[in-house]
Amino acid sequence: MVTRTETAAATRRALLRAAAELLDTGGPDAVTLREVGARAGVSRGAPYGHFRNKEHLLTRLAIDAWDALADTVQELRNDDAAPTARLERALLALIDVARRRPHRYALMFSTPADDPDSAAAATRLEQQFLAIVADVVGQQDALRHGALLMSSAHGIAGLELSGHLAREKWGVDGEHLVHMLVGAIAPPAAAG
Amino acid sequence: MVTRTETAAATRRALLRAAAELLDTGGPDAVTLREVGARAGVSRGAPYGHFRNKEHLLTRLAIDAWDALADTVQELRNDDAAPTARLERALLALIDVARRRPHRYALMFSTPADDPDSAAAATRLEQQFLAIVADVVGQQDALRHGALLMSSAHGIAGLELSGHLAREKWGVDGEHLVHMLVGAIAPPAAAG
DNA sequence: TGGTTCGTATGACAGCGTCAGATGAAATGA
DNA sequence: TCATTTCATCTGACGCTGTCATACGAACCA
Repeated sequence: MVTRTETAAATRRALLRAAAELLDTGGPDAVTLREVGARAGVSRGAPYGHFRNKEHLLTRLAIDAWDALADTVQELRNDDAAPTARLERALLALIDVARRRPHRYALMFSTPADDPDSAAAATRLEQQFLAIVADVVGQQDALRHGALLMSSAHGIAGLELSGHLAREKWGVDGEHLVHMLVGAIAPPAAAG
Repeated sequence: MVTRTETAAATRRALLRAAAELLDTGGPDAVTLREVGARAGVSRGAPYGHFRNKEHLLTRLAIDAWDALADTVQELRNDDAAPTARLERALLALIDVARRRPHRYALMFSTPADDPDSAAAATRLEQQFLAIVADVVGQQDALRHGALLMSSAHGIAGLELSGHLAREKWGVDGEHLVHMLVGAIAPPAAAG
């Protein structure tokens, strides 16, 4: 038997899946509620039964992306590689999202950070990340170094995304930069 | 006497100025060709006589922003402060744009980098910046360290912009991070 | 002075987000 | 079992948007 709430939940999932697919393949302009509804098998007005408006639907998408990345980084903590290598992998995980799902990555950081659920998801990722940072620079300096490392990785991702970090121009790529960064910070904890 | 080309050039300038104003004060959604035209004293169709479409108008806006930032960094080269201090100021100049004109900053890095004029303006900034970097790490390492420094500054700007770098959360702000970054890279040119 | 150029104005169109009202089936209570 | 309520969904409608075809009129040129 299929209850009403079950089909409604399925519709909601279908809407989010369709929106994610449209965003990934066609960019933000391709995400129209009409097309999202069509791909989910419902009409253009149906999304309003599940999300206050289009922005809230996109915010939900961003939250899912934050959660997925937090899961990825959490799995890294079980990795028994050297702390610096693990840190590099965590930073590259962020950059990897930008490379594989550029539009979704952009959405993550363009969605309002004051949304409680969104902030919670971001905080979970930050905690996972900070634990990995602490294994390299110590608990004392984890926060400030974590802030710097996350900023830098985000910047690398952003410049790669916008095409301003072309390898043939700078002679380096994201992996290079992450390695330089961790190398510059890791052993002789830099002066602040 | 006012020639036809003169009034046309004035209209073009007015259109760009109106668009910049709308972008800065109301964000990208506030920039509609109808309102841009109205503020420039022309109709909604007039912009199409000066720009192929809305995207090209915005690209022009981005180019102007790149140029202005390049000018700012160029002036820094006449500064006779210590090389590391000058480098920090150059990085903070980028972050300052993000703080004072967040929407215009976002536009700079969302505009297609394959536009020739846009790429040229970005390259000019990069050259100015690289000269300042070279004074700190030497000509040899300027390119790779320049890439890392620019990425990091861009990331700091981006995270501040999206609210993910709140001071009360991380205990540091942009100035802190820039100082840490330059300190970590400057004297003992980090291993690559 | 006559014809040409071209910046601008206007009407029209499709597509968009959004809402009000209608519809009909599931859920509920007697 | 039947009447009532609930609620996910559909449909029509609205104003707004970017864009184009067309028309106008003043500056330009011969």
